[in-house]
Amino acid sequence: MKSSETREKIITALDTLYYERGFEATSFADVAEIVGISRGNFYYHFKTKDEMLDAVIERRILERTAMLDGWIDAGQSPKQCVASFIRILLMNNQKIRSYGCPVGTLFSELSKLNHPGESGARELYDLFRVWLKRRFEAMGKSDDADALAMHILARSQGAASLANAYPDEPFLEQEVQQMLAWLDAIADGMQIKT
Amino acid sequence: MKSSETREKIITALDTLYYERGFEATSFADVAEIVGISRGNFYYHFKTKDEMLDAVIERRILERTAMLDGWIDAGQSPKQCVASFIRILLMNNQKIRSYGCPVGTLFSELSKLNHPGESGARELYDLFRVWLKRRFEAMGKSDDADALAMHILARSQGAASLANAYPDEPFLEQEVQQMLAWLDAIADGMQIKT
DNA sequence: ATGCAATTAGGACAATTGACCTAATTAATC
DNA sequence: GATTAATTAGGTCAATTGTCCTAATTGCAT
Repeated sequence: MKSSETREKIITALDTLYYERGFEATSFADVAEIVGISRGNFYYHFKTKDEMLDAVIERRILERTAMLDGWIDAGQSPKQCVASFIRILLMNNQKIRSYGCPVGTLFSELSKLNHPGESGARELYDLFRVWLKRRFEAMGKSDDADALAMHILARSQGAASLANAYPDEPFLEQEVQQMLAWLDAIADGMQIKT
Repeated sequence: MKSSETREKIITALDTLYYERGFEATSFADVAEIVGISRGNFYYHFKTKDEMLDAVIERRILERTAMLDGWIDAGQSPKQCVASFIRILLMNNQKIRSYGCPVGTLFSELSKLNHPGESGARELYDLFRVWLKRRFEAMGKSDDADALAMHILARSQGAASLANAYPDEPFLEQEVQQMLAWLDAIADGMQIKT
């Protein structure tokens, strides 16, 4: 089997386990069993565990970038783009209820561990932040584009956190509707401070 | 030294370390050094590590209950009470920037670990949720008191998460101001959907 | 088929973990 | 002051962790 194939399979398994169980709680034995390779084989593809984390973060960044820019390329308006971002919460409904937000929970864990990968996890935040900022700028909200981006990012984070804590309630759907209503108000140029 | 004193000192150290480093990452060796006792001594006061977690959660519940009800006893109006809740983010400004929300980050970690203490962590959420709900009811918002409580809880969570990710920015203060403005609008009976 | 490099398997390593045990020390009671 | 109970210290244990090392296997070019 080609080296890159195994490597990709490892990253895929790590990506899932880091999300579902957390970074620290994911051991080589777990991944080895899932991928179907021996533990010693890891160190042919990665030097250390930290290097694996970097690889996972790098892939997440690429995937998210493709998703976000895909919406632009599909011809969505800036407002439609932001709406699509908000609706990520519904797209990943089940997973978010089970494991929270992949970005927020990873950052939180690495932050507490004082792990060097924290900066990589922040890049994931930045990816969404900057992309949202550009959309708001395109909506004519240049002055507070970054503030609006941070605001909707925070709202999404909070909604994901509570959906995780109360997975059996229709809270997430309601919160998404409120965010979409907020977006409408913003787009119409109304002076609603929320 | 009395048994209860040592026990309380252990819980205090655990409380801090669980918050700053996380539950799993906190080892007996760490706490022993901080408290100034031997590792073996733990098991005179607690049977297992899980029992220590329960003790920490129990104390946190008592402390938060005292804080919340203290505002009521101090004669704050329901609206003032909710405002005080929102301002917790500013009271604990530095710690939140460094370690995020103590409730949210603990729940997230225990949830990923499939740890039995997850239910205890959810009780902490419930504590705030129910208390907020009662305040909104007292404000005459009986119909959607719980929804309002969940909403402001989520906003706070999200604000804390992003303040943790971007600790050097004035984002938290801005978000608090927006939440207080939202509270004003709610209290005035306006129809602002946010 | 043969030789060589790429890839994998599996064991060994030291370090750390939560847990347990027993002896020593302290505090309290008579 | 002697006896007993409460509290603490420190060592030991098995299990797990990330890491490393070497031999075996695979795939590919000649």
